[in-house]
Amino acid sequence: MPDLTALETAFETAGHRLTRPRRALAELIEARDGAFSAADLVADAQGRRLGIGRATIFRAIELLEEIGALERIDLPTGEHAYVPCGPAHHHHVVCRRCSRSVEIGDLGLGALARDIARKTGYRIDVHRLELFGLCPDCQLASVPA
Amino acid sequence: MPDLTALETAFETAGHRLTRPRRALAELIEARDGAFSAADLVADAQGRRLGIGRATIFRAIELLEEIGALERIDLPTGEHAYVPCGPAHHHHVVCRRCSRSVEIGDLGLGALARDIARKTGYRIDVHRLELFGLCPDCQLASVPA
DNA sequence: CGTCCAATCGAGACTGTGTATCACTTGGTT
DNA sequence: AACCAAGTGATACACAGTCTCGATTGGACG
Ligand SMILES: [Zn+2]
Ligand SMILES: [Zn+2]
Ligand SMILES: [Zn+2]
Ligand SMILES: [Zn+2]
Repeated sequence: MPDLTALETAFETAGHRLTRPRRALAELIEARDGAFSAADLVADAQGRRLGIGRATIFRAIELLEEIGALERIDLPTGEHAYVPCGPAHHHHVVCRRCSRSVEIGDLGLGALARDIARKTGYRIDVHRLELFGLCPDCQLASVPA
Repeated sequence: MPDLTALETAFETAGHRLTRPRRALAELIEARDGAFSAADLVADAQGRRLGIGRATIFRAIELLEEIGALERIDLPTGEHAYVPCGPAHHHHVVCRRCSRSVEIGDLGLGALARDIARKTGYRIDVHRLELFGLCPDCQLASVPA
């Protein structure tokens, strides 16, 4: 099975079938190169007349999220978006204009979380850091002066 | 106008009318003492037969969020919750069992965001840190041994 | 290769969240 | 007390996401 993309491989190594709809969705996601919403994917699929059902798209997203190949981001608007990513703990910086995102490592956040746990008395299980702004390209595009 | 609660005062000082439904909702929110969903509030209001319309509840939440008296939290499940809070920049630690939340200050996050901006080249406008775990009370309740 | 069946799919109904509309009510000012 | 812009409630609507079920298929096995 040569030429498997990262997401296609993710399906396989997690023990799930590599079906035609999943392959197509993996391609669509990878072609996007950034954060996307479920609606984006549905539109992409319809646009290419791939005959993929809406439910299948939501199921694929859910599965990729469980596998750890996709992570949900909550945009400042309240909408949900998803971004492809590796399994290690990390966070994302997302461009609010083109949706391209960069992963960042822990950068001391683990220590910060422990500090917060100590100060508040809470036992902290999950933390989430999301950053939004303009990527280098979009900065140039929006400040042409 | 004596005995105004924090949220009631927030409506007034932001230049909005202090109506009967808003007063009632302010009370319901303050009685909850923690993060709550819109559905929670709707249920509370219906339970007390206050005759407050669903739309009014969503409008009040939206308004309080604009004012800065309420902040949206995105739970790990993907649901939206809201937590009462002051206007200064801060973040929240939310108990995943009882929903009580504690505000925490910047704690070096501003510096971390600047560091990330420098490393990634992104211009960062918004950052969001949310922490979830068990509050001291719920730790005791769940580890009785 | 052909068989087989659990995993998966597509269609469509359904639930839940949040918004828009619009005629009616009311807080707060004069 | 009178006024009216701000606010409200009922309802219709738009959209996200889930569930069900009969039909399809990946890939294991012989
Ligand atoms: Zn960009
Ligand atoms: Zn982290
Ligand atoms: Zn608790
Ligand atoms: Zn901060």
